[in-house]
Amino acid sequence: MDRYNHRDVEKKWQSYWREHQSYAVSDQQDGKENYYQLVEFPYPSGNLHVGHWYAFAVPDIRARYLRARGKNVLFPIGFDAFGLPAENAAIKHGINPRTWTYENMDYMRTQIDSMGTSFDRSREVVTCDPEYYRWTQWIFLELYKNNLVNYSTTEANWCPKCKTVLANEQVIDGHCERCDSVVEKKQMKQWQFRITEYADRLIDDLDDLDWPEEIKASQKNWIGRSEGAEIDFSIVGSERKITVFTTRPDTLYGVTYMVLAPEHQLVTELAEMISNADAVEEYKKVSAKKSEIERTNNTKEKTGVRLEGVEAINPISGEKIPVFVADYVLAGYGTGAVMAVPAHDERDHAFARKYNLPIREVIEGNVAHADVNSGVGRLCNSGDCDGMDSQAAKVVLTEKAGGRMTKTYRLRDWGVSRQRYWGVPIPMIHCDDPACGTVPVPEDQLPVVLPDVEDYLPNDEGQSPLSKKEDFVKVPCPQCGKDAKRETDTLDTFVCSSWYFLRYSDPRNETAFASEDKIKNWMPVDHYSGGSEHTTMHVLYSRFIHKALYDLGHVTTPEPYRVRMNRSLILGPDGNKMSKSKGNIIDPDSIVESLGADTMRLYLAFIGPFNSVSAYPWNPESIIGVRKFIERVWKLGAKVEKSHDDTKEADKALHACLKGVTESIDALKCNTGVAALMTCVNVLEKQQQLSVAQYGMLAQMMAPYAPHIAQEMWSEVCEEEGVISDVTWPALEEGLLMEDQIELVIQVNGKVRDKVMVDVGQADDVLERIARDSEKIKKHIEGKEVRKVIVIKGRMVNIVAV
RNA sequence: GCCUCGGUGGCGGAACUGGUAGACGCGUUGGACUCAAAAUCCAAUUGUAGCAAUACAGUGAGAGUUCGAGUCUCUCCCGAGGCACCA
Repeated sequence: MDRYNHRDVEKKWQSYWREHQSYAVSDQQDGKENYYQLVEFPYPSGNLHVGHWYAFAVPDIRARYLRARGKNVLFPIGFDAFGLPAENAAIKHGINPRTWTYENMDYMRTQIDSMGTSFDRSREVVTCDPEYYRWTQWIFLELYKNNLVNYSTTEANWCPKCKTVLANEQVIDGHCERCDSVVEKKQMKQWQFRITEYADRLIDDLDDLDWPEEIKASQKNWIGRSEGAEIDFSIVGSERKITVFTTRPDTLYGVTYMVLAPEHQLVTELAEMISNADAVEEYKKVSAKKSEIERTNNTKEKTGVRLEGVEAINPISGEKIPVFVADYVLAGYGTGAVMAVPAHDERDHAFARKYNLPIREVIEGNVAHADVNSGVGRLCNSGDCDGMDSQAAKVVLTEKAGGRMTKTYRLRDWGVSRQRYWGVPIPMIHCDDPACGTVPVPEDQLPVVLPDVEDYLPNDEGQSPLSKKEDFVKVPCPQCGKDAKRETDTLDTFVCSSWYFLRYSDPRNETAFASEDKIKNWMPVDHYSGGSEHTTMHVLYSRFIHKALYDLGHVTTPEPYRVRMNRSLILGPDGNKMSKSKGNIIDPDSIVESLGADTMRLYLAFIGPFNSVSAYPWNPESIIGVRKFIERVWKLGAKVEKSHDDTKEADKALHACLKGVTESIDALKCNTGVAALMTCVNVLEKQQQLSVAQYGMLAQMMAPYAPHIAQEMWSEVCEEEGVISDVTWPALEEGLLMEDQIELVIQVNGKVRDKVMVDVGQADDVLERIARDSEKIKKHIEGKEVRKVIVIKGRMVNIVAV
């Protein structure tokens, strides 16, 4: 038999599968249960890297396996095709982003084919196709009509040199990624999705999901719910009040001053009362400047300025207390104002020491520390609440102070406006007539098609390049018919990827983003794997969109993903993350060329559990070992004899392997499945001959991992019919795994002292007799008193002797 | 600081509901084949001592529960990830 030629074999079967559309999935198949296995769709960067391979190949193993186990498996792929790199290429090299993107996708499709994945390519979705983004726009309008979209002035990252708005990921340590100038904040009118409306449900509904704790915890941290109270403090000589948020209303008696964030409205509103207005203005300026860089990585030195002439009243004690501005209080969190309790809060403590403010202990023995949420202890110096339990006091004192229990979140509303060209046009129209204002594009005018432009640079005000395209901007108002202007911002690409998994269920639907039938048929996703970097953004955003669609009756479940897991990471051979600058990139194409796609797949499966938090360094020697294994499997083909009867030893090895492979793929620990295959092959190699059935069974078990060689073994060596991944998975014959004899482990005081072969199924007292009769054991229990004997059926005897 | 997940040979990793720690692979060492090398095959490979049988130690550290702990409980150390002047 010839040396295994992966180049010919892989090409041959890839074109066979393509021509026969072997992996197209129908919505229903008789007697088969539907299963939806999802992987994150790639950005069409132009090249598939090892990370993509890992992300696609291992779930493909699972998809193929599940198909063989009789499931009707939806395993789709597409492209997350809008986004910055295309636009950067356009600006830098003058290439049309559309051309760039579509050419990249063409090339990446051939790369994906070279992996031997079983993706259903007929269901491909591409987010920059108008047929797709028409529905992205439709979803935007649905949210808008149902009061889930805001249009308001918010801060954007602004690079004064590039004159452009930057996404958060383009801001590196407060500097512009491209030109390194210091990034400023610019106030712009922008669109936001009201994800904060869903904050509680996004946390609480996690309880019902069977997800790894780590992912749930990340989402909860990101949302950052904090329970406490809002309390109003009146101001001496003013109608206005300072409202604070606190998690520790039980410490109200310990409030000795108050702090407003420099950006707080009251600082301006109380201007006429403030006698040191100049100093306050100066402080505001200084902190605004340092907000971007210093505030994040500064020392914890607290600064602030007292508002001279302003005094607040502690609602519980009636005491008059001073008010400060200080930038250790953030405008964007809570109410932007705090009641300071220096005795029980580290930051307030530091500030009070610096400015000589009174520190009054109100919780016994509970000194200032950051863990303000713990709140255990008893009250003191708190009037008639002395001795009260901290937890109980929270409710009592909040009520007494006229406050209300409330919750605050770290999560902000989701700003979806991007002042960019290569994205989904936001389907809104601005009419000058105040009676109209912002008007949604009527549904029958969707999609708002992204026009071609000549110039991809934003204008000097930082508006999208679309704003320069007059025939795009100018449009009659859908309400009054007068001249109006189109919105020129485009949508954050996370909006596009927040619903793509729904489109896979019904990808060519022209009357809805997907029909209710199809959604019901496939959703929720049974298994979703992806990168941990998407835990807080993409996964959270898509859960929100899905919940909103659920509330509006467009989808049938409140959650989109039954199981979500994060895949592990493949590092470069040097143990670092693969990167051009480190020169440690492994190019999958050249591995496919030299060792074959099957080798690559098997290697990635073998490297370690798919869903662990670990990162695995690429080992060039180890992958050659995997290739050798493939050669050995192929060589076994020479032992196949048509007339040969199945031998017991080979069958036993095959069924032990079947058990191992089955269990390992079920748990997505494909590494132990590969180990089982190797163990099996080690035994098969010792056989003189193998039957067709035996080699065929090996081919079937190889098929999820290494579909090409498996198909070749199946079709060419065994001369069997059909696509191997569709052939029913072999049934386990437990009987074959039964042994006549077992190795009985004999312990004395928990230490292994002897091992003897004994017939299976013997009674406990017989096993104990055998143990006591062992010469080695006798030596160990000689002269000792046997206190107890534990017999574990069919496994071991432990003699306790003192 | 808070939350989550981890820590097992030279390396990646196995070990089911507590029951032989180190499966499988890589690497290393020795051997066969060869004029030689590559490839292939065979054998060994947790450490210490011993020719060996074997003995002792051993899953980050320490305690505990148990006949028996990598696995369960507690305390601590280290690493990774998420959040963080968040009131």
